[in-house]
Amino acid sequence: MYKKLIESSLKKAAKVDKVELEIPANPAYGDFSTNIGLKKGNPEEIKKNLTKDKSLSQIVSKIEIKEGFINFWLSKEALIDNLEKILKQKDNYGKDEIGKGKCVVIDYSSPNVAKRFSIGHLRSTVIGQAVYNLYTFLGFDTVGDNHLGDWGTQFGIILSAIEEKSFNPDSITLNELEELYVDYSKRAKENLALKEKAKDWFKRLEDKDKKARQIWEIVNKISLAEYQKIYDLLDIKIDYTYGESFYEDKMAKIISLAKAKKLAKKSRGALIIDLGKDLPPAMLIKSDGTTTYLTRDLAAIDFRLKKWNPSLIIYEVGSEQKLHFRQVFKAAELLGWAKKTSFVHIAHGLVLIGGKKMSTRKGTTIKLEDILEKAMDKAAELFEKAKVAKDIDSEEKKEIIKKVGIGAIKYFDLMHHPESDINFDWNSIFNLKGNSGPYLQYTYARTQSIINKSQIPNKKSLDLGAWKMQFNKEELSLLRILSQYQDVLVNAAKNYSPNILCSYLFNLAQKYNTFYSKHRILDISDKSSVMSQFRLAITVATGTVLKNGLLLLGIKAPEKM
RNA sequence: GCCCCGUUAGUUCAACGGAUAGAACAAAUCCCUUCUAAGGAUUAGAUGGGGGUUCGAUUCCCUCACGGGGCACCA
Repeated sequence: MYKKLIESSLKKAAKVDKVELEIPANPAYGDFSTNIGLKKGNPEEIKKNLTKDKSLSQIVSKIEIKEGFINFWLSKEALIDNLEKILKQKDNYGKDEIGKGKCVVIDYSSPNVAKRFSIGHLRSTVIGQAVYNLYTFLGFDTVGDNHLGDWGTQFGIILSAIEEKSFNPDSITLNELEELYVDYSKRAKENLALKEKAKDWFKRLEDKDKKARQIWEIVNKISLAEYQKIYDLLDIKIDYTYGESFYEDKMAKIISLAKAKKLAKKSRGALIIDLGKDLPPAMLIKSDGTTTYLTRDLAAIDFRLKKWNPSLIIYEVGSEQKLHFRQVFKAAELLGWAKKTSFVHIAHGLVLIGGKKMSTRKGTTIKLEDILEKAMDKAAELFEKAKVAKDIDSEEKKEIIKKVGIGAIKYFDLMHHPESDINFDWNSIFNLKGNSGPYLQYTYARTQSIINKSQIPNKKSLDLGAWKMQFNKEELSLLRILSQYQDVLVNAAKNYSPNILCSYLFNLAQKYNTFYSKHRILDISDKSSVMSQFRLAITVATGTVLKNGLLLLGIKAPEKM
């Protein structure tokens, strides 16, 4: 929030309406820095104007020009004010209203029915949820929609395979369904007749064939029950689960709209929208009369615009669908939907294993359940070695292990830039040291442990009189980082990059641990000394920010571990 | 063939066109009679090749090499 204040003073001082104020990577260059002096205007003159600004001098103690940059240092008063603010606002610290009155729809998770929940969909789920949490915290009216893959030719494959093997759909498991799918699509690659049969089954489904419908419903039920287990375990709640099938009766409208706007045209027996020479056409109806994923995506946009009137729709879907979304967005633009709404595709990278892509068809996928289970085993193993383990009953132990195990998996996913491929290997995911979820959780647990030992009642406000003394290096560094929290959240949301928040939290935790090891927080002889109170306040604030930040990432922080 | 994306330390990853390219793991050395050592301190180590734009390029443009994804009737 100091950022906004400095920015507005800077705009006045430099007589411009846009400035770039950044948090320099190197703290030796101040708390904020601008390159405006390098771009236009005279740094000296801007600085002179800035020093005249009274509101600025309350929060900034030093302005320095170095190599053309203008660097700002927050005053002690400002840093202490911020510390008090954290103690007062607690879980609300960092909240913003930049999103007030604006709606964002986030399409995420979206697994394909009849297949086990893959690690790829885990990415969409975890990143999507974090982005959802971030936007909500920043005041946006946020809507999450799980766009389930429960329609389309892939379903034809399932139906055809079930019939071929005369499986009883009532007793089928998700594992068997996936096996059927893998086996069938493998054979259909070489066998055109099988392919045709699958297409025919999808046609029957779209034509409301009774048998096809029946099986479809059962398969959905089985899949959803399985997914719900995973969502429960991962602590994921998605507002809506409309799914592709929901748009079955809403596509005709889109098709006639496209026709009315003279966008749709017949081509090679199919109905398409020409998207220009840079993109393949958008296929609305295939030559066999069935619809496509894209038609459903367009119907979904129409539906979402009418229902929520969002200013932004975010799709958290794998990068292999980049071209598809370019087509969708282009078609949406042609249909006149992009005037008040923008569209973003967070194209998450692949999850590689041994540097190679996993594939359902090739059967090289790792089961998500196995991963989660193994993560918790590992967390349990480490927990047994922990100092606090013996004082904790088995019920609480279980909870902690779950939080740590799941947290490790989620953090591993979130710490990477969404668009980069991540190399999934057991060693790094179970490396619970270093830049990892458990490291952050552990740091949080440390803060809580100290707070519990402090014997200062939490309600009583801490006396921060000690700030009048010279802060030591570690204290100063923590206070400065703590003041950046909100700017980091805004930055992470704007860039659709939870990894920015991860880096920040890791940095905070590292700085706290350094502080912890160098300085005694609770005075041994007098736990309520001025010094102890001040350091305890920093501890409380660090704990608050760590906990809140982790929560935004969808990771729970245990009090002890 | 065309279109996207990537190539940063031994490894896995960061860095809105900015300052001395940050971490973690692995390696080496050190710190538990003190608030949780799942911790801390120190050392060594990197922008694929070649051009260009810029006061300034890991970042933008061109090109080459390598890797990945995708290219109307799958999602």
